[in-house]
Amino acid sequence: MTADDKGGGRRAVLHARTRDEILDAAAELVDRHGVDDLNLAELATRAGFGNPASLYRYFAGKQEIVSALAQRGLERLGAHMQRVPEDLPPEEQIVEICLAYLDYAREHPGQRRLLLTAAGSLAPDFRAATLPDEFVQRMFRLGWTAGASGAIDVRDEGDIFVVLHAFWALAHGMAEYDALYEGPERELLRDRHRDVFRACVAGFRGAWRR
Amino acid sequence: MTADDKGGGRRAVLHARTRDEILDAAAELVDRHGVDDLNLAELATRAGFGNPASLYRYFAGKQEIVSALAQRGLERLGAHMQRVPEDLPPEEQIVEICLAYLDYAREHPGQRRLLLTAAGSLAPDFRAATLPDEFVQRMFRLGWTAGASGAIDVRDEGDIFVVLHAFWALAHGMAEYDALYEGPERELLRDRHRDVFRACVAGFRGAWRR
DNA sequence: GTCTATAGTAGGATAGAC
DNA sequence: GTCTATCCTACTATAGAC
Repeated sequence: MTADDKGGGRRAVLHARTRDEILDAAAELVDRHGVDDLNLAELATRAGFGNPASLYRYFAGKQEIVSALAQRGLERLGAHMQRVPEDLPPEEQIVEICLAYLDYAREHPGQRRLLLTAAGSLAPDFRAATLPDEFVQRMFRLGWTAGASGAIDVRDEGDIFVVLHAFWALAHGMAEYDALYEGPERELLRDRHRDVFRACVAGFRGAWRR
Repeated sequence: MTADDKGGGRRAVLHARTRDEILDAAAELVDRHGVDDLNLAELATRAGFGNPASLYRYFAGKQEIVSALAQRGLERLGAHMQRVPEDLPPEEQIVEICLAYLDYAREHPGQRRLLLTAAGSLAPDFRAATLPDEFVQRMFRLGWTAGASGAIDVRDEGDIFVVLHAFWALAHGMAEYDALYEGPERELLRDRHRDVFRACVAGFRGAWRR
């Protein structure tokens, strides 16, 4: 067993826990100032270290911290979406899943860009490949079932992905926009967002293609 | 007449032209590397100066350059939207106006965030106030006319703004997403985006609110 | 009004003592 | 495994000669 053992030794467990705490601190900072202003000195302080040097025992550098954060963000967003009840009508589930993204984005404002371009941080070659798993699977189940169209009017598999990507883009656009508002004004927005997503879902139910 | 005369003297004209050339160069750089990586040394070179110091004769600093750029970007986007023919059916005009934003964003990838948060650079207090004038006016004319609903089903003035903001957010989300693709893949996307916007417009025609 | 030179600042990363 | 100290790089901005 070596010091960087990942196999489950007590040392490795502690190491992993510290890594997690660092990421917790990083998430807070990113949520407040955005990922571009993430600063290792501040991060070290917030994570309980006296200086930035210690971070390098846990991560190779800033880039690796950001990647890990993106990864974790995607997972947590997925968990958030899983909490949408499965017994709602399919159309409403789609709406609520999109709203779940908005809610997550509100809690973690600095992560919006990170989530959208997470593929970029995780593997620069797969820029477009980052739809969260949970989003894809749930939407798939909901929107269409084995050829028969479900909550959305699709023609073939190509259509499915158009709609999937469209909703992800729409949700992101709404989230980005939502972030420009603050305070009570913003609370009013949530119901309106629901209306907007309902309209979009409705729009995809008729014959929406040429 | 002083040296910083804005009244139209020959000297002032030259000054204004140089300012414009600097902004042209800045736009190119921002389009390529994004606004965060805009760098005054590179800008000075590209604008034909031997060093960054000269820029300070024309702008107070980097922040002022970015603000001017955002301002100009909004104007040009407006001009872009004006080119959408007025004799299309209202629904299609809305769709094409949104696509005009996507096209503009493709030509000027670095300006997306600048446009969305332009108010932020122009006047930090008005974060949410930046719908481009042309977008608002055109959409207003199109979507509804003096109480009678037009291409969109609205109930009152509140609804109008919901829809207005929604389309702006949707367009931005699509643009941001669009930017993740490159090459031939991206060319396919444009027609799909049209379909998506058509679906959204259609969605806002029925009873889309509770 | 453009230049050279440089001040000032910030932040990522590393060496080496303990 | 955490610390002090420091290097290095990049960049905005200013001073002052020409």
